[in-house]
Amino acid sequence: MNDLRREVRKKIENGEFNCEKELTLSIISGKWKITIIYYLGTDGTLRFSEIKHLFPKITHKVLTTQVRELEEDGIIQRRVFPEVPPRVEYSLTELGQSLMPIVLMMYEWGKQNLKSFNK
Amino acid sequence: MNDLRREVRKKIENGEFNCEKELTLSIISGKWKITIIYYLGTDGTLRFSEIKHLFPKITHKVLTTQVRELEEDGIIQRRVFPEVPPRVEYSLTELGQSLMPIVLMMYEWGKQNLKSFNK
DNA sequence: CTGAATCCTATTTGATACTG
DNA sequence: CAGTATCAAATAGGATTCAG
Repeated sequence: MNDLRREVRKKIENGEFNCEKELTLSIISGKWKITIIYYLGTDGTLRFSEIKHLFPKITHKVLTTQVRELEEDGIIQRRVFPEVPPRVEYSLTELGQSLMPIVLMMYEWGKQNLKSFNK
Repeated sequence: MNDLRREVRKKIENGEFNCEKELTLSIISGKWKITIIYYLGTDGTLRFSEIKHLFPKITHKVLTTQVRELEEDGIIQRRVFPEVPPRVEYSLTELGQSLMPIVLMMYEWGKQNLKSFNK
Protein backbone atom coordinates (compact mmCIF):
# COMPACT_ATOMS: atom_id res chain seq x y z
CA MET A 1 0.00 0.00 0.00
CA ASN A 2 2.93 2.25 -0.26
CA ASP A 3 1.75 3.04 -3.64
CA LEU A 4 -0.79 5.14 -1.72
CA ARG A 5 1.94 6.88 0.21
CA ARG A 6 3.70 8.06 -2.89
CA GLU A 7 0.55 8.80 -4.78
CA VAL A 8 -0.99 10.89 -2.04
CA ARG A 9 2.20 12.91 -1.58
CA LYS A 10 2.18 13.66 -5.27
CA LYS A 11 -1.43 14.75 -5.08
CA ILE A 12 -0.61 17.04 -2.19
CA GLU A 13 2.26 18.60 -4.10
CA ASN A 14 -0.04 19.25 -6.99
CA GLY A 15 -2.55 20.87 -4.69
CA GLU A 16 -5.19 18.30 -5.46
CA PHE A 17 -8.11 18.06 -3.10
CA ASN A 18 -9.94 15.19 -1.61
CA CYS A 19 -6.89 13.38 -0.44
CA GLU A 20 -7.10 14.16 3.26
CA LYS A 21 -8.49 10.78 4.19
CA GLU A 22 -6.09 9.01 1.90
CA LEU A 23 -3.24 10.92 3.49
CA THR A 24 -4.15 9.58 6.91
CA LEU A 25 -4.73 6.12 5.55
CA SER A 26 -1.49 6.14 3.63
CA ILE A 27 0.39 6.85 6.82
CA ILE A 28 -1.08 4.10 8.93
CA SER A 29 -1.32 1.56 6.14
CA GLY A 30 1.26 -1.11 6.33
CA LYS A 31 0.97 -4.43 7.95
CA TRP A 32 2.47 -3.39 11.28
CA LYS A 33 2.27 0.38 11.40
CA ILE A 34 -0.80 1.06 13.51
CA THR A 35 0.33 -1.50 16.03
CA ILE A 36 3.77 0.05 16.16
CA ILE A 37 2.18 3.46 16.67
CA TYR A 38 -0.10 1.99 19.31
CA TYR A 39 2.74 0.47 21.29
CA LEU A 40 4.89 3.58 21.08
CA GLY A 41 1.88 5.62 22.13
CA THR A 42 1.23 3.54 25.20
CA ASP A 43 4.72 2.40 26.13
CA GLY A 44 6.44 5.67 25.32
CA THR A 45 9.85 4.68 24.05
CA LEU A 46 10.99 1.38 22.64
CA ARG A 47 14.24 0.04 21.28
CA PHE A 48 14.41 -1.59 17.92
CA SER A 49 14.79 -4.99 19.50
CA GLU A 50 11.91 -4.39 21.87
CA ILE A 51 9.57 -3.63 19.02
CA LYS A 52 10.86 -6.64 17.16
CA HIS A 53 10.14 -8.71 20.23
CA LEU A 54 6.55 -7.50 20.27
CA PHE A 55 6.00 -8.96 16.82
CA PRO A 56 7.35 -12.48 16.81
CA LYS A 57 6.68 -12.86 13.13
CA ILE A 58 8.04 -9.63 11.77
CA THR A 59 11.23 -9.76 9.78
CA HIS A 60 14.18 -7.63 10.59
CA LYS A 61 14.07 -5.95 7.26
CA VAL A 62 10.35 -5.38 7.28
CA LEU A 63 10.44 -3.75 10.69
CA THR A 64 13.24 -1.54 9.44
CA THR A 65 11.25 -0.32 6.49
CA GLN A 66 8.08 0.18 8.52
CA VAL A 67 9.79 2.38 11.10
CA ARG A 68 11.72 4.17 8.42
CA GLU A 69 8.55 5.10 6.59
CA LEU A 70 6.90 6.22 9.79
CA GLU A 71 9.97 8.32 10.46
CA GLU A 72 9.82 9.80 6.96
CA ASP A 73 6.23 10.71 7.59
CA GLY A 74 7.19 12.47 10.80
CA ILE A 75 5.20 10.11 12.97
CA ILE A 76 8.02 8.61 14.99
CA GLN A 77 11.38 9.80 16.16
CA ARG A 78 14.54 7.80 15.95
CA ARG A 79 17.29 8.42 18.47
CA VAL A 80 20.60 6.70 17.96
CA PHE A 81 22.93 6.22 20.92
CA PRO A 82 26.55 6.07 19.84
CA GLU A 83 27.35 2.96 21.76
CA VAL A 84 28.67 -0.46 21.00
CA PRO A 85 26.56 -2.39 20.48
CA PRO A 86 24.36 0.28 18.99
CA ARG A 87 21.13 1.28 20.66
CA VAL A 88 18.29 2.89 18.79
CA GLU A 89 15.16 4.14 20.47
CA TYR A 90 11.90 5.02 18.83
CA SER A 91 9.13 7.24 20.15
CA LEU A 92 6.17 9.13 18.78
CA THR A 93 6.60 12.69 17.64
CA GLU A 94 3.96 15.25 18.42
CA LEU A 95 2.42 14.53 15.06
CA GLY A 96 2.42 10.87 15.94
CA GLN A 97 0.77 11.59 19.26
CA SER A 98 -1.98 13.43 17.45
CA LEU A 99 -2.69 10.23 15.58
CA MET A 100 -3.33 8.25 18.75
CA PRO A 101 -7.03 9.14 19.10
CA ILE A 102 -7.62 7.62 15.70
CA VAL A 103 -5.61 4.52 16.51
CA LEU A 104 -7.44 4.11 19.81
CA MET A 105 -10.76 4.55 18.07
CA MET A 106 -9.82 1.87 15.59
CA TYR A 107 -8.88 -0.33 18.49
CA GLU A 108 -12.22 0.21 20.21
CA TRP A 109 -14.19 -0.33 17.04
CA GLY A 110 -12.32 -3.52 16.35
CA LYS A 111 -12.85 -4.77 19.87
CA GLN A 112 -16.55 -4.10 19.72
CA ASN A 113 -17.01 -5.68 16.34
CA LEU A 114 -14.72 -8.65 16.61
CA LYS A 115 -17.67 -10.95 17.19
CA SER A 116 -19.42 -9.89 14.02
CA PHE A 117 -16.48 -11.21 12.10
CA ASN A 118 -16.19 -14.41 14.03
CA LYS A 119 -18.93 -15.63 11.75
CA MET B 1 -3.27 -5.00 1.61
CA ASN B 2 -5.95 -7.57 1.39
CA ASP B 3 -3.47 -9.93 2.65
CA LEU B 4 -4.34 -8.22 5.95
CA ARG B 5 -8.02 -8.89 5.42
CA ARG B 6 -7.53 -12.61 5.12
CA GLU B 7 -4.86 -12.80 7.76
CA VAL B 8 -6.86 -10.92 10.37
CA ARG B 9 -9.95 -13.05 9.75
CA LYS B 10 -7.86 -16.13 10.31
CA LYS B 11 -6.49 -14.69 13.54
CA ILE B 12 -9.99 -13.95 14.71
CA GLU B 13 -11.12 -17.47 13.96
CA ASN B 14 -8.22 -18.79 15.97
CA GLY B 15 -9.14 -16.57 18.87
CA GLU B 16 -5.88 -14.67 18.69
CA PHE B 17 -5.69 -11.36 20.44
CA ASN B 18 -4.24 -8.07 19.51
CA CYS B 19 -5.83 -7.91 16.12
CA GLU B 20 -8.54 -5.38 16.87
CA LYS B 21 -6.71 -2.50 15.27
CA GLU B 22 -5.67 -4.61 12.35
CA LEU B 23 -9.27 -5.67 11.88
CA THR B 24 -10.35 -2.07 11.50
CA LEU B 25 -7.41 -1.27 9.29
CA SER B 26 -7.98 -4.32 7.15
CA ILE B 27 -11.50 -3.17 6.44
CA ILE B 28 -10.71 0.36 5.36
CA SER B 29 -7.46 -0.50 3.62
CA GLY B 30 -7.70 -0.48 -0.09
CA LYS B 31 -6.96 2.33 -2.40
CA TRP B 32 -10.51 3.63 -2.61
CA LYS B 33 -12.36 2.16 0.34
CA ILE B 34 -12.39 4.95 2.91
CA THR B 35 -13.41 7.40 0.28
CA ILE B 36 -16.21 5.12 -0.85
CA ILE B 37 -17.34 4.78 2.76
CA TYR B 38 -17.09 8.53 3.18
CA TYR B 39 -19.26 9.29 0.17
CA LEU B 40 -21.85 6.68 1.07
CA GLY B 41 -21.87 8.05 4.60
CA THR B 42 -22.51 11.60 3.47
CA ASP B 43 -24.53 11.07 0.32
CA GLY B 44 -26.58 8.17 1.63
CA THR B 45 -27.18 5.98 -1.37
CA LEU B 46 -25.27 5.84 -4.60
CA ARG B 47 -25.52 3.81 -7.76
CA PHE B 48 -22.58 1.94 -9.12
CA SER B 49 -22.17 4.45 -11.90
CA GLU B 50 -22.41 7.37 -9.52
CA ILE B 51 -19.58 6.05 -7.41
CA LYS B 52 -17.59 5.36 -10.54
CA HIS B 53 -18.19 8.92 -11.57
CA LEU B 54 -16.79 10.19 -8.29
CA PHE B 55 -13.47 8.54 -9.05
CA PRO B 56 -12.51 9.41 -12.59
CA LYS B 57 -9.49 7.16 -12.44
CA ILE B 58 -10.96 4.05 -10.94
CA THR B 59 -11.42 1.04 -13.18
CA HIS B 60 -14.70 -0.72 -13.54
CA LYS B 61 -13.23 -3.93 -12.27
CA VAL B 62 -11.38 -2.35 -9.36
CA LEU B 63 -14.48 -0.56 -8.15
CA THR B 64 -16.33 -3.84 -8.37
CA THR B 65 -13.86 -5.62 -6.15
CA GLN B 66 -13.65 -2.77 -3.67
CA VAL B 67 -17.39 -2.65 -3.13
CA ARG B 68 -17.60 -6.40 -3.09
CA GLU B 69 -15.06 -6.63 -0.29
CA LEU B 70 -16.80 -3.92 1.65
CA GLU B 71 -20.00 -5.86 1.20
CA GLU B 72 -18.34 -9.05 2.38
CA ASP B 73 -17.18 -7.21 5.46
CA GLY B 74 -20.73 -6.08 6.15
CA ILE B 75 -19.87 -2.41 5.72
CA ILE B 76 -22.06 -1.64 2.73
CA GLN B 77 -25.31 -2.95 1.39
CA ARG B 78 -25.96 -3.79 -2.21
CA ARG B 79 -29.46 -3.56 -3.54
CA VAL B 80 -30.17 -4.79 -7.03
CA PHE B 81 -33.20 -3.54 -8.91
CA PRO B 82 -34.45 -6.06 -11.43
CA GLU B 83 -34.70 -3.59 -14.26
CA VAL B 84 -33.30 -3.22 -17.71
CA PRO B 85 -30.80 -1.69 -17.76
CA PRO B 86 -29.87 -2.95 -14.34
CA ARG B 87 -29.63 -0.61 -11.40
CA VAL B 88 -27.56 -1.34 -8.34
CA GLU B 89 -27.52 0.91 -5.32
CA TYR B 90 -25.02 0.91 -2.52
CA SER B 91 -25.44 2.27 0.99
CA LEU B 92 -23.80 1.88 4.37
CA THR B 93 -25.04 -0.77 6.72
CA GLU B 94 -25.35 -0.01 10.42
CA LEU B 95 -21.90 -1.44 10.87
CA GLY B 96 -20.68 0.84 8.14
CA GLN B 97 -22.32 3.82 9.81
CA SER B 98 -20.47 3.00 13.00
CA LEU B 99 -17.26 3.38 11.05
CA MET B 100 -18.02 6.94 10.01
CA PRO B 101 -16.62 8.64 13.13
CA ILE B 102 -13.27 7.07 12.37
CA VAL B 103 -13.41 8.05 8.72
CA LEU B 104 -14.37 11.60 9.64
CA MET B 105 -11.56 11.76 12.18
CA MET B 106 -9.13 10.63 9.53
CA TYR B 107 -10.49 13.31 7.26
CA GLU B 108 -10.02 15.99 9.91
CA TRP B 109 -6.54 14.84 10.79
CA GLY B 110 -5.56 14.82 7.15
CA LYS B 111 -6.98 18.27 6.59
CA GLN B 112 -5.13 19.69 9.56
CA ASN B 113 -1.85 18.09 8.65
CA LEU B 114 -1.84 18.47 4.90
CA LYS B 115 0.55 21.38 5.15
CA SER B 116 3.13 19.39 7.10
CA PHE B 117 3.40 17.10 4.15
CA ASN B 118 3.53 19.81 1.58
CA LYS B 119 7.17 20.10 2.53
C1' DC C 1 22.34 -4.65 18.23
C1' DT C 2 20.82 -2.40 14.28
C1' DG C 3 20.52 -2.19 9.61
C1' DA C 4 21.87 -2.48 4.51
C1' DA C 5 21.71 -5.21 0.18
C1' DT C 6 19.76 -8.96 -2.66
C1' DC C 7 16.68 -11.74 -4.31
C1' DC C 8 12.08 -13.72 -4.43
C1' DT C 9 7.03 -14.23 -4.17
C1' DA C 10 2.26 -13.12 -3.29
C1' DT C 11 -1.06 -9.64 -3.81
C1' DT C 12 -3.08 -5.63 -5.45
C1' DT C 13 -4.16 -2.68 -8.95
C1' DG C 14 -4.91 -1.66 -13.68
C1' DA C 15 -5.97 -2.37 -18.99
C1' DT C 16 -8.89 -4.45 -21.96
C1' DA C 17 -12.47 -6.92 -23.91
C1' DC C 18 -16.77 -9.49 -23.44
C1' DT C 19 -21.83 -10.52 -21.47
C1' DG C 20 -26.92 -10.26 -19.92
C1' DC D 1 -25.72 -0.41 -16.61
C1' DA D 2 -23.38 -3.52 -13.90
C1' DG D 3 -20.49 -7.27 -13.79
C1' DT D 4 -16.95 -10.94 -15.29
C1' DA D 5 -12.69 -12.90 -17.15
C1' DT D 6 -8.09 -12.56 -18.50
C1' DC D 7 -3.75 -10.70 -18.59
C1' DA D 8 -0.03 -7.48 -17.34
C1' DA D 9 2.24 -4.22 -14.16
C1' DA D 10 3.64 -2.53 -9.83
C1' DT D 11 4.87 -3.16 -5.09
C1' DA D 12 4.66 -4.70 -0.45
C1' DG D 13 6.27 -8.08 2.27
C1' DG D 14 9.51 -11.80 3.38
C1' DA D 15 14.04 -14.89 3.49
C1' DT D 16 18.64 -14.60 3.72
C1' DT D 17 23.13 -12.88 4.06
C1' DC D 18 26.59 -9.51 5.18
C1' DA D 19 28.49 -5.28 7.91
C1' DG D 20 29.78 -1.68 11.48
